[in-house]
Amino acid sequence: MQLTQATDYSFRVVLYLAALDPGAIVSAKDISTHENVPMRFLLKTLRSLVKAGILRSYRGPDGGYALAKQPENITLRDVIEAVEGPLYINRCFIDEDYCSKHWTSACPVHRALGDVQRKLVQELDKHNFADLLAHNRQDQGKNSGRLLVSVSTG
Amino acid sequence: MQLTQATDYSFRVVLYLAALDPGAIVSAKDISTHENVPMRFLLKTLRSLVKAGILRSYRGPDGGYALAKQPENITLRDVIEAVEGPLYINRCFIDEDYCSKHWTSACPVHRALGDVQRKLVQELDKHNFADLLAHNRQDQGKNSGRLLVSVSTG
DNA sequence: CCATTGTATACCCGAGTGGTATAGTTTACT
DNA sequence: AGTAAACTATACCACTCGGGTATACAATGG
Repeated sequence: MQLTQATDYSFRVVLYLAALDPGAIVSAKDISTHENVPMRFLLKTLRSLVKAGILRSYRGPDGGYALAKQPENITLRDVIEAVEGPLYINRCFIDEDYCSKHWTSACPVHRALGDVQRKLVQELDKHNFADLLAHNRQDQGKNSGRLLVSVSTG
Repeated sequence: MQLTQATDYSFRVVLYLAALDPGAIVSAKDISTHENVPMRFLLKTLRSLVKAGILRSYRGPDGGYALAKQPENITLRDVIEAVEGPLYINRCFIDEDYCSKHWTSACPVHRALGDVQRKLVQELDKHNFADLLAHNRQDQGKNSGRLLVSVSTG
């Protein structure tokens, strides 16, 4: 019941890109040093984000990555599902055959968990990266005014 | 971001016990065959539930397990945390040092995830096993009247 | 004292997470 | 064209953890 490290990295990466000028292209190396993510691992993770349509990649010299959407159109859920696949809190939602009894519809636990999952997804959908940035900027004003472009999730 | 199989088993076990007469003692073997859970694995899992105060165990002949609380005082969250430990959707909630940047409080992702987690826990707390049983009984009335004591989560 | 239960500890296997290596392919620039 | 700077694809490795098993032990009732 925990997000993977790759997902956590991805949050940082998207937030980092969202804080830059719209459409800005940044190399993987740049992101790696800036966000403290191992280069090779980052590359692998970035591909998931590209495949999911969250980032665009540009090859060749001066290539790199940029957001493929507006920050307000990228939610926490989008990033999670891009990296980890569709969100299911219990196996019986993925594979009906998983349960040895096959009483999916009649099972009260299944129903309750479905309820919980729906709420969870709703909640994750509420948070987009424009909002996250806005919160960040608020803090800067309140605290120091120092540029907190490089943001961690910890 | 998924519950373990042990947790899923535990849901079934608690629901099974909750459906019996209050205080009824059932042997692990009985539970194992009834709920289709490998004996040895079940025993290990049951210990977690005992340690968490959800079940009581009785040794010796005619020993076994019984609920240690009323079903309405056992929630989905209780069972999850009994088996998997405290519920944290991201590592930075467990270990502040996990994040390479140590900006926990200033991090907007951390804040947003904290928000989500709070809602998730709230939601899990809403579902107790008395309610789950009630739903189950409703279905029986509607469908067949057949006794659905042995319930799966799938 | 013995059979029937649960308890404790330790081990095993496979899958998945986290990370690395290597050999490409695309593109801009000269 | 050629070359260097980027991303891409594939495969590999170490380690952890989930799922499950084995063995020896402790408590309890008859």
